[in-house]
Amino acid sequence: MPELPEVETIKKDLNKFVLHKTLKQVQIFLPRLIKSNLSQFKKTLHHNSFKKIHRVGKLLIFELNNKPTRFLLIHLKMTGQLIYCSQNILIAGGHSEPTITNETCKKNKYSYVIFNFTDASKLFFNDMRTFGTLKIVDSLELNNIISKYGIEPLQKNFTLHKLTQIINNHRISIKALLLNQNLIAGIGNIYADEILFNSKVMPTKPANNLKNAEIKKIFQSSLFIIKQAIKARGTTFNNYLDAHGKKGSYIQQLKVYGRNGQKCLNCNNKLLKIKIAGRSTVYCPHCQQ
DNA sequence: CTTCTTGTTACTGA
DNA sequence: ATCAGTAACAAGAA
Repeated sequence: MPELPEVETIKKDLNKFVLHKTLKQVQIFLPRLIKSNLSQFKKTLHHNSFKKIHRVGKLLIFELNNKPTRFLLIHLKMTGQLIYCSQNILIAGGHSEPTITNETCKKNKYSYVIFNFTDASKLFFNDMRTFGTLKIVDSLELNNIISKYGIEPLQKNFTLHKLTQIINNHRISIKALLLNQNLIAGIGNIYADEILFNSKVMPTKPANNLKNAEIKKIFQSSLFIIKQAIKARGTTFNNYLDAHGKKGSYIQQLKVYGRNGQKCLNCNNKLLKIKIAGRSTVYCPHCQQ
């Protein structure tokens, strides 16, 4: 479940590896994942390269090196992975060392798109559940898409004032609000639960009933949890892998997500699970009021 | 076999 | 028109 910290980790890594590498061939094994015209998609990428990779919410934006500028948009949805594999390295002097084989660094049954670069390195798009999407857009369409996203934790527009406005203007539960990408971009089910536990706020509480002190705590917790998660290179609960094919370690710091029925790490009471906005929600009935 | 998992969207009903 | 809640999508785990 790649959320903001996971997508941010992938973005930062790929910006180190794949910029300005010429694409030799893009192999597509499941065309329905491509949400723009398939031949246009291939044609635009052929001999092209990535100038810079950006992120908005959970969406990855690969700025391409062509005129007029176009963008490859990749959404990982639930089980999408982007794994970069450099070519085998031949050691100077004529003898080649055995290459360290990374299990994740080869095509598997879920490798539905493979970006092959001219230097023999590859970028794999793997997706077990095939919910992920790839498309190419121009800057007009990109702006259209970006404009629908809400404010972003870690960006300048994420202020206590702005968050208070949003929270006061909605009657939905605070959990549903945190999950709504049109209001706040990048938070998914894992971090919504973790942020609300850290804030000591009951997830079912209607947003517009929250007191200023609670809103302030949610503001601070959002920044704290997301920064910590990025430091840990994300949470690998099931499928998430970073661009090296490695797991994120934030699972060790999870306080509530996935801990239904276990003891609250703060008060030893049993954590409960309910459903909000169709999503499982784990919380501590004692700590979160 | 059933139930559960989640990001996003389309749909439903108030 | 607005808003909120939910089914659906896919495919695997338990």
